[in-house]
Amino acid sequence: MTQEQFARYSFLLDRTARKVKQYAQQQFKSGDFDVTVDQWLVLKNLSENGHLSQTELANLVFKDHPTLTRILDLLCKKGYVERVPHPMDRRSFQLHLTETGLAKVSALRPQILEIREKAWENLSDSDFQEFKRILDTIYQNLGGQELE
Amino acid sequence: MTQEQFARYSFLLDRTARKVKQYAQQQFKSGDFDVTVDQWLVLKNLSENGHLSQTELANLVFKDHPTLTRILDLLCKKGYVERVPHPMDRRSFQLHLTETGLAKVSALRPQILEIREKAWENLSDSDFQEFKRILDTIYQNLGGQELE
DNA sequence: TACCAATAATTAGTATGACAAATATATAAA
DNA sequence: TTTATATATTTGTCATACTAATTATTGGTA
Repeated sequence: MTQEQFARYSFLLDRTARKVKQYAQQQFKSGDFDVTVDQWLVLKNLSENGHLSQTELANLVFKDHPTLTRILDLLCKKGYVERVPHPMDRRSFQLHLTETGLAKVSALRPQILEIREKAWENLSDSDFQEFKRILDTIYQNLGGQELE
Repeated sequence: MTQEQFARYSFLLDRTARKVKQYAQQQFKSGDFDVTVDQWLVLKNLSENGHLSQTELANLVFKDHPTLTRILDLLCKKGYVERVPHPMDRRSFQLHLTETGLAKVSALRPQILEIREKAWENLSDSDFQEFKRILDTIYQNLGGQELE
């Protein structure tokens, strides 16, 4: 395999990642989910972890701080999330879902799992293991930190 | 494997694609390449295909038309690309690289191949085949067209 | 010819992503 | 205590993505 052919991994990766996000976003839209794909990622992580600061949440979802600030602005405006002042540290906030936010997560979770399945048709569990291994290797090659 | 674990493919994919682009962009910047990663993709495809229209180019690089319009605006402003009116169809342009653009592609191509190699450390040719197979399957599952 | 649908490109609006810089607050060091 | 440094978050800027709408032009057809 030539170096040229091989270097297409970056193109294929980018193209597929965009397609996956685009597909999900279209389904979100046609189902009137009222959140974007990235907003959902934030909501989901908040529902699974209580009282995170923005920095902690940013590390969980691998988004940088400015991006997360803006996503949270939107989620607060929609009434799904609240920024509660941290009792000991006036620089930071504790994030938590509102009642509406909790209800939204419960309502959307099963529907979104279903949407996510579509991409994996014709692929197996062992394909997933391979896929994860390769993606994680690339991520670490480029200086990313391991997950847990 | 639970449905939940499996659905993380979208998270891993997005995270890795962003890391790959970010890494390349940092190298581009430290090397004073004067183009972004996406602008490079456009220049590269123009150098390999003469006299494309914007629609044809958009299909090659899998970007939508508004995005491509803006990338071309920047590349024209930088003097690497020119929009030449199509002789038979006044709606469209034929795109071509300027002398400067051609020189830029020649200068950058080998350096960029080198940058791209970093991600693939510890991975093999057969990993690449697996990776490509899985990415292409996902892409087609979500309604994307096959390549050639 | 006149009309109508399709096509090429652009514009507008919103969201995300990367990076740099600014602000406020906390903590450690002199 | 004063100063310096570090941390949490926000703001600003530019580039990319997606959608919808707009403009100009083409081609087919009544």
